[in-house]
Amino acid sequence: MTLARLGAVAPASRGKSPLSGIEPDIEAFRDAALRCPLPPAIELIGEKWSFLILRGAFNGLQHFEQFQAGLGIARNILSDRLSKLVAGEILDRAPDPDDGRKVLYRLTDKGEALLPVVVALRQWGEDWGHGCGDIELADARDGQRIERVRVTAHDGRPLSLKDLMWVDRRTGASMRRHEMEGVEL
Amino acid sequence: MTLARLGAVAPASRGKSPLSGIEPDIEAFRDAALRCPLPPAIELIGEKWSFLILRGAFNGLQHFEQFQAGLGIARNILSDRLSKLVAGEILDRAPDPDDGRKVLYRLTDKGEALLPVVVALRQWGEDWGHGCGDIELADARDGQRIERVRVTAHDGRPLSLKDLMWVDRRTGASMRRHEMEGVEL
DNA sequence: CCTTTTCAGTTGCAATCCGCCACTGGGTAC
DNA sequence: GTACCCAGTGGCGGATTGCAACTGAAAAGG
Repeated sequence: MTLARLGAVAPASRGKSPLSGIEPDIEAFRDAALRCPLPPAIELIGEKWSFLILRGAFNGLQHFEQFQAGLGIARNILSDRLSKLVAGEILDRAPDPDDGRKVLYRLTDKGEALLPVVVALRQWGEDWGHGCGDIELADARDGQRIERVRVTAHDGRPLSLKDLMWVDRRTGASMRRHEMEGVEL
Repeated sequence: MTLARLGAVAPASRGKSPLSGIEPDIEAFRDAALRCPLPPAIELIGEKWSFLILRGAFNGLQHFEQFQAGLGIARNILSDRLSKLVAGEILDRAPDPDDGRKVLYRLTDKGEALLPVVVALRQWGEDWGHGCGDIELADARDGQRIERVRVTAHDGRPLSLKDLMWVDRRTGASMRRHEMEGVEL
């Protein structure tokens, strides 16, 4: 299935239940919510194998056979996921200039831009007892461990969930989390 | 299927093809790689609906019917995913004290710790043209837009993929990305 | 050359998973 | 005490996955 459905479903729930009797501002938020950037992103990399392929690419895997052997993924699935990642412009597909049989799959700029997501998830996994924690990412310049990936305010202050609100850039309207029930961004 | 297979597959590929003739240090990295924190994390939140449920929870959804109507997910799938998220200690399940029919699903600390992942992915989606960009996250204190989620060095310098390396905390051994081919972390 | 091997897929088939809809069973409202 | 709401469960058909065997083109070896 595709997440385009979300666009179809949400308006249906609009007039309903705990969400009616809602102020006009909230309607604007809801409209914007229908174009939330997350669902398309999840459509691309939210699938298990897509994300693992991505991780492989970040670790230097480039060829079909490398992904296949490294991840233990079925060849047809791998083929399908690579096509989707290429179509989504996360990977770039090109014949290997040194060997006409091989194909190079490399991260595009858009793909590399997912680095914070991958690193954040890795740190989370380490923090909460998944995996080993023996091997860590470090700054290539000085070999020091990298900083934690965090959500911060404009002045660098770390922010947690309760410190966040939504603002509409055009109208300036704002909204706190507890008012967001049923609105998806 | 389960990603436990990864643990089974990788050793099989150990003696094989472009990966043999490898130095002893690399073996240590490979061993550690088998306990990579990412696969278990992906097992929990890597599935499409799991991640969307998580986003819903971050936006304040709490009840079964809210998730169902808000996301347009099938009831049995929702039921299954909520159970898994609860089992993974990302959500907490408790009867609603105000209404015995309702059940409250709330983020645990472990669940809230995924905030950087969710925000990073959201920012990525905005950057690359998915979604609207009209509505943004802001600091509840001053209403200013939040900073970008980034990977940084210990001194706060932003790091990109090419600036990163791996270090083994016990041995101190290090390794660059291009040496990591076939090793998954 | 001609054979063998490597690489990147594709195809067919069985098993699993997903989505939809109807239903249950306990709790609340009237 | 009857109607309604909430959180699930069960069955079924269609889509997706995983596995294995196969193809076709390009290198490597002799």
